[in-house]
Amino acid sequence: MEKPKKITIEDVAKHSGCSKATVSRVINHDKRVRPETAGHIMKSIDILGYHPNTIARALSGGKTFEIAVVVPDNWKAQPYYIKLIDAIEDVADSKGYHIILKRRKYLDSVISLVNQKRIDGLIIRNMQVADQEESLFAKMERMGMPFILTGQPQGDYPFVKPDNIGGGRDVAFYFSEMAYKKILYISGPKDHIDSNERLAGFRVGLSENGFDLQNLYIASGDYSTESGYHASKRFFSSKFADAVFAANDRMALGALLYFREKGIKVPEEVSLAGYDDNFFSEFLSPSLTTVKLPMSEIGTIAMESLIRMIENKSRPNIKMLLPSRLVKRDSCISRL
Amino acid sequence: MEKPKKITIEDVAKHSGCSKATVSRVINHDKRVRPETAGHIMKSIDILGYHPNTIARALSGGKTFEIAVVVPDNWKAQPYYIKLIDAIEDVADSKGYHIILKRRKYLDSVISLVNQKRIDGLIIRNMQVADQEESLFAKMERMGMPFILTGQPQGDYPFVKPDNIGGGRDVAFYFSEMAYKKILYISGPKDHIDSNERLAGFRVGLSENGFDLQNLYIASGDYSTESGYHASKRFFSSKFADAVFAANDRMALGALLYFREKGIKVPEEVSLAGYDDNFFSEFLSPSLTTVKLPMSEIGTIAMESLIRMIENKSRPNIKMLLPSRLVKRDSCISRL
DNA sequence: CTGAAAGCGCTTACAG
DNA sequence: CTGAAAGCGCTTACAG
Repeated sequence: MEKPKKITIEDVAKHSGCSKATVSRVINHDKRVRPETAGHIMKSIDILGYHPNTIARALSGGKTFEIAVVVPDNWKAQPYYIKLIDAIEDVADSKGYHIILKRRKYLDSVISLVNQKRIDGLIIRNMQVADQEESLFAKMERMGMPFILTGQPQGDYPFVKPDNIGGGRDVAFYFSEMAYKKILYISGPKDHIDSNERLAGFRVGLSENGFDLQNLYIASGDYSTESGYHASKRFFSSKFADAVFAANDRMALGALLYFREKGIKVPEEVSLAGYDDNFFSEFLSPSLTTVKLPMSEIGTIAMESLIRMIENKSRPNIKMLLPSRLVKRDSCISRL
Repeated sequence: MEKPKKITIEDVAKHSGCSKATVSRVINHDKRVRPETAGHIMKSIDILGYHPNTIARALSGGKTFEIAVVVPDNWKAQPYYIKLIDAIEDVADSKGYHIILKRRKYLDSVISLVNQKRIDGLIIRNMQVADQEESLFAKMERMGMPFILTGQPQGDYPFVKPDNIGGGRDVAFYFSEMAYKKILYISGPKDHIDSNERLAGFRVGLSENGFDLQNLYIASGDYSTESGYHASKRFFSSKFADAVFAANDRMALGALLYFREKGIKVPEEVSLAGYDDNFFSEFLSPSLTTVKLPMSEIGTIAMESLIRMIENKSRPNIKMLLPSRLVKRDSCISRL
């Protein structure tokens, strides 16, 4: 039932009466092979059921058809990375690529993959600028090995990421429609670009709708559930707002827990929105209005672009912001 | 800053005054090298900063240091697979292995990895016996390529999986303690071994506690949330139970939605438990009592065993059931 | 457009 | 215990 012997390029060469070199060219779609010859060889390949040995290919300087995907260490807390990976894999498989998965903490291992040219490219969720990453990117650039960031823009490297400004603006339009009068924004860590962009877009959107920004308050958190709880507590113990927008769903959950504890009714007294459409958000009571990140789209586009860079050896240097989508659930109610 | 030139086994051979063969033996911990020679070569390796090229190694018949991990197509619905993968990666990295991630739907691609000996081994969440998998396993067996199942036992192949019987039994003990009088079990698909094992363990545990099995009712579902909803509806429209145990959390959620709709109070009137400790379970209201699967432990043990099989070329043929853990939350209350 | 030959960096019988 | 040499299955200048 098994092929008794592994069939190699040598076999194809013999069968077709050509040289290994020509067979190799056909496999690699080299233009300078006479179409007839190519067709002939194709036939032999078909008949023999030949599949190029990718390891040999890699050793002699070719491609490995493997790419590495680096996710955050705590991706467990954001299972939407699964969507990213699934999308990447869908594209990868259709083009014959395989995915090596790595958490950020194993970046050393990624670096050794790069050094050994064990991968053809890399998709990485980069974080706040880190030296180790910067030097990796610089090295890859020098080696001509393509990579794409899905986290923050960094240097002049290509990236594909969610449009946080647009997402914040969408929430602002929705909040305006709901006619909220006083709004609290719970931010992420001070220097975190995602949170800042969301707020910037939110401000713009509110202004566009004639909202007086005097009535927008800011409380700072650090993305954790606890920080959302405490930010709410700090604010609501002295002031009031009829709507809260948290920079992520975990902090929104923290706020919700605070409101529950205090007997403040959501959404009747305070409406609440988060960001990320985290896994638990639709299961909360009330279910949480939030903004869904375009993870699948990011995965698809990142992988398609990466393959293009690998195969064309071109450097399109794409920089893309992909639109997020407002998901309206029960935690927001109109004040009209 | 970069090494100007890639340093190879040749360089080490020259530097140490030995042959490439001997260097190779040292790298591979071959016993028949004089310790002094080995030490000497080690030093050269250190000085030169030599790292064996794993691609060359693989081509000449050695190992690739890559293993494939196959997860279900819909692993997005069960993010605890992330824990499995993280655990596998932790072990893998410590031993210098890399993980190629694949969903079940791309099994063809896995097969080609096997055919090309692009991987040293495989960890797969196998499903109900499928022909394609069976033939893959048989082939790997013939090739002497190790693999470990984390789904169902199959043939005589090694596996590591959760102890569903023990988990079901734990729930029975807990339910007995809570003094429930009439219990509904919502099962998974008829032929699904996990659900059947959980029920078997549940029955045993109830009996051990003197519970009259006449008061245990069974409604069948198919693991989906909807089926949990409908199973509950069918049962409760004519009968009553003061506790429900669903074969997974998604069906428990379905039951909860039904109770909410009907105004039946959980846990006051009906207590509820699920299985899996799915991602949403702690966020439900009330939070769901359930059984947590030992995914990290499975990942760790599976990977450690796999590496042992790869490196010792031994076939320990491990078959392990790992204990699950009852997670008590708010959806169950004592009737005493 | 096509081929002969060298080379990618290892491992592994085969001798000794 | 150690080395010379062949070989793993490709790719890629170099010629023609």
